[in-house]
Amino acid sequence: MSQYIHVAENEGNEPMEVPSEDDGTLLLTTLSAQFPGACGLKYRNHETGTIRGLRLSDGRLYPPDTDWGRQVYIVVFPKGEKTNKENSHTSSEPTLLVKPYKRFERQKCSDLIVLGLPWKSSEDDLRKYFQQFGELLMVQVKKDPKSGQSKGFGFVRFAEYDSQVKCMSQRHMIDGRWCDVRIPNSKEGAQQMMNRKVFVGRCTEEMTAEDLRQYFSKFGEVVDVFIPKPFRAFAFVSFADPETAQGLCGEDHIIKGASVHISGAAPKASEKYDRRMVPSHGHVPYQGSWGPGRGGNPNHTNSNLGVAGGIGNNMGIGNLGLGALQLNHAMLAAAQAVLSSQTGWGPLGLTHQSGGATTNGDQLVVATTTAAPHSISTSYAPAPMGTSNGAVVTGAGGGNNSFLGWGNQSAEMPPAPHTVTTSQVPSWGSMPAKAGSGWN
DNA sequence: GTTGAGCGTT
Repeated sequence: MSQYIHVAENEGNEPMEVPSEDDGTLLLTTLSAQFPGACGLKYRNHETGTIRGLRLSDGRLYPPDTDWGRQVYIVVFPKGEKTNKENSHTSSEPTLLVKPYKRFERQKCSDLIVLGLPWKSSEDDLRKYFQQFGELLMVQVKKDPKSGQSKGFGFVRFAEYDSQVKCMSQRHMIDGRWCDVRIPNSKEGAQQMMNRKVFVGRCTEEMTAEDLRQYFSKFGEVVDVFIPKPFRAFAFVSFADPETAQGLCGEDHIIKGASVHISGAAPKASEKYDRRMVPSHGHVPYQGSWGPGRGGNPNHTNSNLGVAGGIGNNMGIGNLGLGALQLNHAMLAAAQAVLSSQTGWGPLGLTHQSGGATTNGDQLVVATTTAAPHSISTSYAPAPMGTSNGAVVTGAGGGNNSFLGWGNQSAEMPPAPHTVTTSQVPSWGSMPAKAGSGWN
C-alpha cells in the first residue's frame, strides 16, 4: 500500500514527504522529481549508529523493513554532484566536477507553451495529461474571454526542471491531436542588461506592492516596487543589488497563483518600439563592465546587440552537448563584436519561420535554434524555441551552419570557452522553410 | 455552430 515517506536532503534538514507506490516501494523517479540528481536513499540506523543504504533495484527503492516507518531518510547524490547549497559550506568537497559553464546554466523551469490543443481540451485535461511528467505548478488554456472558446494553446509549468526536459523532448498526443511543447517566444532575448530594476509582467490586479515586495525580498533587498495605476498588468521591482535583479531576469515566478514573467526593465523610451521587433527590451546596450560602454544611444542601431536569450533551458535535451554554448558574457561579447558592424537587431524572434536566411550582407546572425519540425524525433530533440545557443554562425539559406569562432575579441572581453567546437552547433538545414518571415 | 499557425490583458 502507498504511504508517505519522510525524506530530507541532509541529516537535520527539514524532511519532505514523498509517496511510495502501492507495492510499498519508492520509485527513484519520484525521489528525483523532488531531489533532482538523487540516486538513492540512506538512513541512520539508531541501533548501530551507522548509516545504512537502501536497496535499489529496477529503479525502485525498497524499505528497510516491511514498511518505511516514520524515520527520516536521507537523499543520496552521486559523488561530486552535491547540491550548490551544500557546496557553499562544505569546503572539503572538491568542486572539480563542476564544469566551467555550470555557472551560466539555469536549470530552472519556465512556463512552457502547449501548441495545437484540441478546442475541447480543458485545463483539467491538460493537467491530467502533463502530470505524468512531474508535478505541475500551473496549467492554463488560453480562451477567448467572450466566448470561452479555447484558442488552441495553453501554458504549463513544472515544478522540476527534469520534468520540463522530459516533457519537451517529445511530442504529445492530447485528446486526439499532436501537440507541441516549447519555450514561449516571450523568453527570447532574455538576457538583460545589468540593472537593478526588473520588469514584472503578467501581474494580476490582486498583487499589491506589498505582495511583490514580500515575494521578491527572498531574493534580495527590495528597494522599490512600482505598480502603474490604473492597472496595467505589470510592475517594476528594484533591488539593492543589481546581481539580484539580473539573476531573476528571464524567469517566471508564481505569485498569488499567477505566473509572472521577469525581465530587465527597459527605459521608457523603448515603449515606442514593437516588442516583437526588438526582443525583450534588449535594444539598449548592455551597461555592465564589459559591453560597448555606458551611455550608448539606444536608438542608434549600431549600438544594438541582438542576442537571443533562453539561458540554459535546453540543457540535457537530446544530449547535444550544448552546454558550452549557453549564453554567457563571453558569447555576448563575441556576438557583439560581430554584430556591431551589422544593421542592428536581427529578426531573432522569427528565424524559425524562415529557415535561416535573415540579415543581408555576410549573413552573420546569432543563432536561434528555434522551432522544431514535427518530424524530428526525440533522439535528435531540437532546442526549443527561444533557447538559443548564442553562437555566431553562418545562417544563410538554412544550409549547414558553421561556427565562426569568437571573432576578434578585444582585450576587455572575457575569454571564450575553449570547449566550443563546430560539431556542437547543430544544423537545422533540414528544417522545412516556410514562406514569409513576417519581417518587412 | 466554423478554425489549426501561433505566443500569455506589458
